[in-house]
Amino acid sequence: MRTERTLTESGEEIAGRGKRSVREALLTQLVEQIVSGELAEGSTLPNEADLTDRFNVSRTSLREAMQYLVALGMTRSRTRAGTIILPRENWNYLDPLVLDVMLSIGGDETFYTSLIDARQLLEPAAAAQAATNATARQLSRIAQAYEDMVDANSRDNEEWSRADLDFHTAIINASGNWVYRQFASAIRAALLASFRLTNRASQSHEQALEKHHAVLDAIRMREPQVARAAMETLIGVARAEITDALRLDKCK
Amino acid sequence: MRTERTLTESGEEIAGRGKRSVREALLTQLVEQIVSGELAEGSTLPNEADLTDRFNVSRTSLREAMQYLVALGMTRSRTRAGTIILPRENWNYLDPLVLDVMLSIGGDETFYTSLIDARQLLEPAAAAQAATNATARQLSRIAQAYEDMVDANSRDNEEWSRADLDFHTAIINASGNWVYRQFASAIRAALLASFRLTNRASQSHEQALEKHHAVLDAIRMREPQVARAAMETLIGVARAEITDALRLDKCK
DNA sequence: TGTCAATATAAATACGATTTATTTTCTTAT
DNA sequence: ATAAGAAAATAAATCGTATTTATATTGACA
Repeated sequence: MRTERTLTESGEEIAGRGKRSVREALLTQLVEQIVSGELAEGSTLPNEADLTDRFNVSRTSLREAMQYLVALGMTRSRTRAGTIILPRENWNYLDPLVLDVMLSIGGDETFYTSLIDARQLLEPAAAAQAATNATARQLSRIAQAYEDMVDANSRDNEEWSRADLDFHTAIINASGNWVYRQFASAIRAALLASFRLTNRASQSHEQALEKHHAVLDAIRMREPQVARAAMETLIGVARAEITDALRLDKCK
Repeated sequence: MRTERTLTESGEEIAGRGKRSVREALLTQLVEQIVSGELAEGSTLPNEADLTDRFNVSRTSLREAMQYLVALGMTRSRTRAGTIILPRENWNYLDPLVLDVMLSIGGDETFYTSLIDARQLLEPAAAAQAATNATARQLSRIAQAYEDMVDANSRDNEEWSRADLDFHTAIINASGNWVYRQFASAIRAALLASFRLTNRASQSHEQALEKHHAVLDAIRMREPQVARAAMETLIGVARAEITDALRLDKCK
């Protein structure tokens, strides 16, 4: 077992032990190459023997990484025919690894607009259901996230972002709807995307706190329609920021 | 490599070659045991050596199945500590295998109501966006599905169901929103659930055709708000049927 | 159309390496 | 002397490699 950094034939680097497991590093590379189109939809991957040579990993590590890809809906394997890349419609885009790769590659405009459209649709509905369904424990989770945002105010962008994400995640969990909950990873992606596109944290902190507080209060008071409207306002600002940032991007 | 049916120590059967691969059969069993709670959230799985004995499979097959479970967000492995089952909030419930298991086990009431709530939220929005965004090819896909429903009318429930699912799937694809598209597997689950709970295909065919046609027309005519309203009506009927079926279920 | 060979994945087995959680021991403070 | 915290050692479990055999499937040929 190697202990130093490994370069494959094609110069692709599999991280050494200090950083990432062989399998994880390989998986990330494969996902990157698929998402970027380097390994094109519909195409057939080289066979296992070639891939083990190319990436300089054992057959087992390769096959385990491939199983993860199958679970992502990205590939399908058949004896004799080989392994093909499936169409994008099949992929589990909500998987955190896939979303991370999309973000690092930088999606096209429809990536971001799809995300904000979905947010505008789902999060108000989740807030309304949270106002109806949230348990006391879930409520205090939301409140804690809000307090963390207050604490982080103007001190720490990273802490602010984490608390912001916690707030939104706690609400979608409190909705009690398992389908909405699947969307949680997309919220994280949206917040990261916003940060990257605008080069700053979403919204001015004071205005943001006000809007977050309105959502929290409506949920606490068990007023679904007020919660819905408050969340629509909150996401509306996020939408405007993304739209502006994308417009600026276009002018470059 | 065995050629006959295999019984594990605990009587669990791994399908023979004629039916399912070792890995797939094992994976299905593991997912079933996790979803059913037999392998409880937060608990630690037996170690690899014990699991290979229990299921009577090789280490390779087990490890490949485990990677799929990791991708489903169901387990996490750590050296020395072992492999733990993660909380339900982590699971990729939208994976077709997971949904199939949920359906075969028969979810509780909130499973179905979450599904119909999400449908009521997402599909009208998708129809509206399809009315704006659909390409000619996507339009003809939707139309073809509708024609297939017409052809299947009163002849073939299985064909009708397939066409119904195609119709809804085609619309969500035509929305052009990659987030909405992730919910396609949930729509399939919803339609299957409806069939199972009501013991018949959703809706009377004539009424259903009328409502589907209204959706198709609105999309064709590029009228988003009409498409939205038509889809709301269609899903509203599906909701009423599920609600009735669940109420009947309660009286048993 | 049927048969067969070739291709590629699927599966099993054996062995060793590495990580990391848990336990034990040691040190320091009261 | 005892308790608490830190450091070191141990052990448990996963991770990774290598090799061989089995099986499924496709394409070529008669």
